[in-house]
Amino acid sequence: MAQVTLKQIAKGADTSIRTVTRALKRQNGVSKIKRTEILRLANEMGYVPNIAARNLRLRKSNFVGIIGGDIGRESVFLRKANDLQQKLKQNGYYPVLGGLPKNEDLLKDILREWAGFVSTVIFYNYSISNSPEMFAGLPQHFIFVDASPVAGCYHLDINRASGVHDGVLHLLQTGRRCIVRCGSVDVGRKDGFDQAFDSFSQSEKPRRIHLPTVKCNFKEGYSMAEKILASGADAVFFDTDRMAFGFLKYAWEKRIEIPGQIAVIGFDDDPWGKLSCPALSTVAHPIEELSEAIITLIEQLPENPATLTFDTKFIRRESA
Amino acid sequence: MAQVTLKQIAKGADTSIRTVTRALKRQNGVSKIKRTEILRLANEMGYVPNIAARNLRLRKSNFVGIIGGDIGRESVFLRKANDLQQKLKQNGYYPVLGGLPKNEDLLKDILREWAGFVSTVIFYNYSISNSPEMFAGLPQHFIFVDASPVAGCYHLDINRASGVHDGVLHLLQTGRRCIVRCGSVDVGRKDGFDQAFDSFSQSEKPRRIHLPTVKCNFKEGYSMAEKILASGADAVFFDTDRMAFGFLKYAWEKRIEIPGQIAVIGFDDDPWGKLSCPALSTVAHPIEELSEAIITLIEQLPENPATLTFDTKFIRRESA
DNA sequence: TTGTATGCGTTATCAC
DNA sequence: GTGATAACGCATACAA
Repeated sequence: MAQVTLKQIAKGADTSIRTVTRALKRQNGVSKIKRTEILRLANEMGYVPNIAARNLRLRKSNFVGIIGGDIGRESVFLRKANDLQQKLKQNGYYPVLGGLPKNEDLLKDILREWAGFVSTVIFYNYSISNSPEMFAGLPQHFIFVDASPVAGCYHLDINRASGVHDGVLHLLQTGRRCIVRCGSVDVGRKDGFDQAFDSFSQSEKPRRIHLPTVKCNFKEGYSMAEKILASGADAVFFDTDRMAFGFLKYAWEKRIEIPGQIAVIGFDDDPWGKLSCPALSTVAHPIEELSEAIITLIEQLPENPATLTFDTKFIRRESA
Repeated sequence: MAQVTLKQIAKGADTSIRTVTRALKRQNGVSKIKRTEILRLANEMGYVPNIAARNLRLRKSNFVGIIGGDIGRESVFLRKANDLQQKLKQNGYYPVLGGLPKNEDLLKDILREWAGFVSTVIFYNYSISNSPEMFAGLPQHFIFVDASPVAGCYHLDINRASGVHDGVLHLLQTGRRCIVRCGSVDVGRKDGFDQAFDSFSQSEKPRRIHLPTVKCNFKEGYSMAEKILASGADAVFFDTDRMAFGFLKYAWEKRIEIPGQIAVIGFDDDPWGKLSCPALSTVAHPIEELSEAIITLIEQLPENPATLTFDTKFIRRESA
């Protein structure tokens, strides 16, 4: 990290640091001769400002920390992080990745190691287990996205109910009369599911069945398929796309027609949903809206931390 | 970014900065009384060292820059970046993301903005168009992964031929006699393909057909399907998994048996390949080996920049 | 138009 | 055991 410094340029141009900065920043108050000479020299020597020194002096930084699930594993987080990265870049910020620390001591270590570099930290899907007060002592600002509430911090919440409501209502309106919900006991999705039945007023009451699962992954979707089909359902909503993919695999093997015999809707808008056979109807996270809100917060944090909520959206494809 | 400083602690403990650092770093030469008092105070005031100042002083940093395809879009880059992130973290480094700049001026801007923060920059899949000499003037070290050669820099190359060779040889050894390669004119993959035919010695010469494509994406795989099947091939190798998925979609729609009627092998080891119907045989990048090599390089850069090469590997699943 | 001097927060040398 | 003090590279108030 050996760099050319202002001092060296000043020495080379036989002038002072002050004049060099003036010339480089194109401020006025420098004679034409000195200016051109300094600019030439700076270019020749390959001067690059040391941002660490600048930030130390200015007490600010354009690096933003991200704490969240491992990119690659969890593709929802990944897409959020990716979208945020794009928008950060457009605004002159750069993301620093911290992964998902195993415990809060490790988290604190990371935040300490970021002090002075990173002024704002974004938390994705982070559930604080025991000590939310730990954030009070740290020098950074914190923005929590889809995470458990921490007093005095900024929050961006995701309304899972809205998209599920629209998806399930779609199932009802297209004549499905026995709908399974397959997943864990997530309040948001459950609410959306139930609300759809409420807003669908019909003389004949459609049936709803809840089949609880634990991991909500591909394997579980596959293994639940038999039970789902045995229930006589003509539609199924999965809490995750991955689970839905497992069901699709089973249906493919047993040559079960989708959506003919049974309609399928997932949740997360996993990019593979466009590629699957059939293409998977799903519920999408408000990814872009979240990133935009984060940028706004970074640019200017409001006085009083508040919670903003963003709706999920139903996306219809072939499977429903 | 207002932080508690050593000065403040020193003032509070009625001592000097030097003694405070000694106590905090658990160096000897501090009386028990002062030490406990300082430690207590530092904890109470919530002292966190300013890493910008430390790095400025020490002229080093534990932030590593990553330049490469947008995470999320390109899942191969994504998985490489993810794996690298894990290993960086284990070694006390943090990745800073720069995305893929549209042109070299933007790239230079990014590298300038990182000066003093980021001492090593990893380039993934970066093709330098015109001015490789630009890297000479920058203060960082550069490691190029699967990228076009830049003089005086460290390179990690990917041998695409090895995995393709093994996959195609597998096709030949399992009795396939007419194999299509579908993709762009990539030298590595082509070599592997041809080498497999060379190393397969049989009296009856198997046929090989090359169908060129441009984008190598899902859509193209789908649209090429008809031509591939019309060629009478009993196996097909796609330059990318995404293209293979397009073919799988077509086959699913037309109820073509895979691998019964035609075997399919892709390239990239896209995670979706484990979930697809049928699960896709593919060629995997040497992701972990690359990350490990990068860590080694970061920890200690050798005197003379050299190029290391890593082999791709065939992964057999249901489709072949 | 130009230069001097100070401080950002840390580390580390050197003297007491 | 302790404490001045000088860097690291940059920005800027304040002379000259």
